[in-house]
Amino acid sequence: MVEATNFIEQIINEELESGKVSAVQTRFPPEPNGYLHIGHAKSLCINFGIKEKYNGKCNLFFDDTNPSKEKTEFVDAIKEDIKWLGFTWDKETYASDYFEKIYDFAVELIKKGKAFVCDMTAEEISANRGNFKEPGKESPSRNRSVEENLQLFADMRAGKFADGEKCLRAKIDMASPNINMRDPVIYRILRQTHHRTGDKWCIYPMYDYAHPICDYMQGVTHSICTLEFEDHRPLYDWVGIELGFAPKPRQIEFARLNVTNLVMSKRYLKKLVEEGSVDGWDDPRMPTLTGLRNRGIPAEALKDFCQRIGVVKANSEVQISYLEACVREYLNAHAERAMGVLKPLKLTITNYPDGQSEMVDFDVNPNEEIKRTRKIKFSKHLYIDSDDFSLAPPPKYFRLKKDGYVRLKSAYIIKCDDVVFNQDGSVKEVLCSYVPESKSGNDTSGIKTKGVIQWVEQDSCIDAEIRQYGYLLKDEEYAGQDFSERMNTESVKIFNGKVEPYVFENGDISYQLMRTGYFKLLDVKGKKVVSEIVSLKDNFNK
RNA sequence: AGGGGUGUCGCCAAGCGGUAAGGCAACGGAUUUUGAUUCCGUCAUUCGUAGGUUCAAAUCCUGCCACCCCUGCCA
Repeated sequence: MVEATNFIEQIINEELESGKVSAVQTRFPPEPNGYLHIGHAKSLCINFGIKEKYNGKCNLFFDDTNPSKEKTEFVDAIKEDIKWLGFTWDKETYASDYFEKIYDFAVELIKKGKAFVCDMTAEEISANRGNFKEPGKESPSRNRSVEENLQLFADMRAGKFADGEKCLRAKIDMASPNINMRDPVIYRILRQTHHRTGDKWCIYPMYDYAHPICDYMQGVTHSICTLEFEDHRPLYDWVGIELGFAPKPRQIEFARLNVTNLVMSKRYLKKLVEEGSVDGWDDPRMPTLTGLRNRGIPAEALKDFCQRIGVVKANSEVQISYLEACVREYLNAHAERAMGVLKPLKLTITNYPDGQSEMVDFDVNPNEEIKRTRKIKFSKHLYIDSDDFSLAPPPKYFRLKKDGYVRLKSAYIIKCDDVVFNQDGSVKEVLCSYVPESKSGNDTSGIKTKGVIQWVEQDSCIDAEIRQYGYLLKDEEYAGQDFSERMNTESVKIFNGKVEPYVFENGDISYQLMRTGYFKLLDVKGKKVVSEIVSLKDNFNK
């Protein structure tokens, strides 16, 4: 018996103990009508987490019962995202695999007198459903004979009726306080080409009816979904009971993930993509899995985050800083380090010989157990970041200032002797002298510096376009119309920086630009384009 | 208004009748060739609220309050 870490596992443990279930099976059930986002990551972790923990199974189940919204493009993207997260599903299944079976079960319900073909229009059904206060009215079609229902349902399938002209309804209870039980529609007529079954069908089952059947057919023991389906559970159970499912899958609901600052609504994300406010579903500003991946967030960090936030039924909103902390923690341990400057400032070491250069040792990642170092070129002509030099240093400024000493990371200690100005009075270049006996790892100078700054060598460094991506901000403007405009203008800052010519092992691996933040290499085409993912803790601006 | 849920530190979240875990954030302090990391310390006499049961309640009972979800031929 494994130890439960959340209430779902607790339920599973109890059922295992009582012998109610012997093997555990879950499923991840996206509708292929968009890309997966960080909220799905939570569901993925829960469902696949249970599979792994209980040595069970977890299918990837595409809930494709509404062909008007679904596309193959989305099923492919969804599969890619799940693979990226590192989960492997047992079977790839589709609701559409079971359309024939689902139809047969509907016939069975009709024969049991538990379903009927209704003549009312969608508007009429809605008008007769009643409301929270009043019960609904029964459809005039409700007491049709089994034979007539059977014939009519067959006619529906045969395409003898127009879209919406008839539908199949479960015969439950129009007076139920649970509106989902007021004779819900379980089949509608819809002439839409389905991404998998084409035009084979002109009737499609509704989610509430199809889902319990698909779960059962696949051998799912625990059907995990979000809180808004709690009210649907009686219907889920009704289908299982009327159809005699044994063992009947159990639906368990949990609270969906909310993250401060992240817009999670699928329809809104879709709108942003369609109107071109972002570059696509994989734009780094998007909270989609592919967007987060492009931002540079490692799959492992995302899974760690989902693990750490827990699984409960209470609605909550997790601060984005929690996600960032998980990312920082992972990257601090795994990311390769590189130096780079956002706003390059020329630095010349006046007492270093012209035309000479040397290689200095640089830690790939100071935190790894088996330390790797690499060589970095050092010469008379360098760039540092403008922010690492100050003409009017505030108190406790540790970095470079006139007549001050500072260490160039992994190289020498330097002293600023002079400053060259532009016409407009801005700093053009700083002139320094280095302390030859202060070489990193072999320092006999006896000079202690509080500040250590990064640098790049002028000849070898390459131009890098560095983009700092913001998040899709969720605030009062979220619902407004100015949103897309702001997306384009304020949510990404571009720096024409310079980075050392280090080629990372894998473009998918995020790395850290010293002090500036954790970045991900996006592209190498003469220029390195890196995107910011999370900034480093930055205490020196306080 | 009827039904279904949920309320434990700024944010997540353990706890399941025996006297409030942990993480994030924050704040001190030490180390540091990334002002990062690491380290060490501080951070709920109180569990939405009011009563009740009990030797003992965040945990059981009752009332109240707050928030979320439900009136698609969407999922």
